[in-house]
Amino acid sequence: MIEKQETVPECECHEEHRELIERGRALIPDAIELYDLSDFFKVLGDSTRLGILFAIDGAPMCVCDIAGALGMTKSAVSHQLKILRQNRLVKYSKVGKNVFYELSDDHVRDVIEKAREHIEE
Amino acid sequence: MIEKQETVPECECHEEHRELIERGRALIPDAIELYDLSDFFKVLGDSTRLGILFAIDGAPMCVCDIAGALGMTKSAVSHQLKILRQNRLVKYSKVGKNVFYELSDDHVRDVIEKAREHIEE
DNA sequence: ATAACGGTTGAACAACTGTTCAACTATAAA
DNA sequence: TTTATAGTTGAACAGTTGTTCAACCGTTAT
Repeated sequence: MIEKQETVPECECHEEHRELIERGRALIPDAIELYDLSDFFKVLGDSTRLGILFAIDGAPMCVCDIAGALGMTKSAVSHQLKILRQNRLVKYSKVGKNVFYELSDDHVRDVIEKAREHIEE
Repeated sequence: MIEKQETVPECECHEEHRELIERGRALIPDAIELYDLSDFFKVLGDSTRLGILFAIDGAPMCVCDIAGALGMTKSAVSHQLKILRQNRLVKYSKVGKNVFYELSDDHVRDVIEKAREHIEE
């Protein structure tokens, strides 16, 4: 979406709408920020990844433990951890054979909490 | 995910991890809430839908105007509005031939704003 | 009644996503 | 060195998603 095009495919709405459309367009962030934002929400939009984030909220956990807590395979969890890593929602540290994951940011907790409040309105 | 199974596929991690796993599992919301939450984020995880939400933040807009502001077809916008409607992120009111959409909830604005803060850390 | 416009809808299609499986690396113990 | 465990990875598969296209419904104007 968001192909900047001067020839807007407009309806025959009254001419006064012209101003409304401009106001609406002005409120939309630029494409880059919009994509960053939707990418962030996309990462949170999966129950497995959310489950991981909740699980490691108490204390850092290794992949095997996370898999155990979620009842999933290590492979599936590792794939999702990679996505969480790439989007900087989690950070990790190696200890021997284990890799411990934890939340990388308090903001993430905040967003999830806000959303949770919204859900149970 | 989240098939409650008593026989957890555990690793050979030290026995002390048993407690860690239980703590992690206890922090994970039940399946229903987890799915509701991820569904909510899934809806926000699309740049078109985010664009719509930003556009109508200033004032209610009809489908045609939203399409104009985003540079997309009415059909594409209508399809996304349906999803926003079904998830109660927007509400609408008919005026003549037009259907005006607006944000249904201040919580939504809050969540997006929190996420926006996170993005530009 | 008929035409025109705003809006919705369903089918179709390509693009994307999440889990599984098997193979692989790395660290640690024997 | 050999073996076992923790973790990662890529290919493959099914399931999902977003846009397009064409047809449709409702309201308004002619």
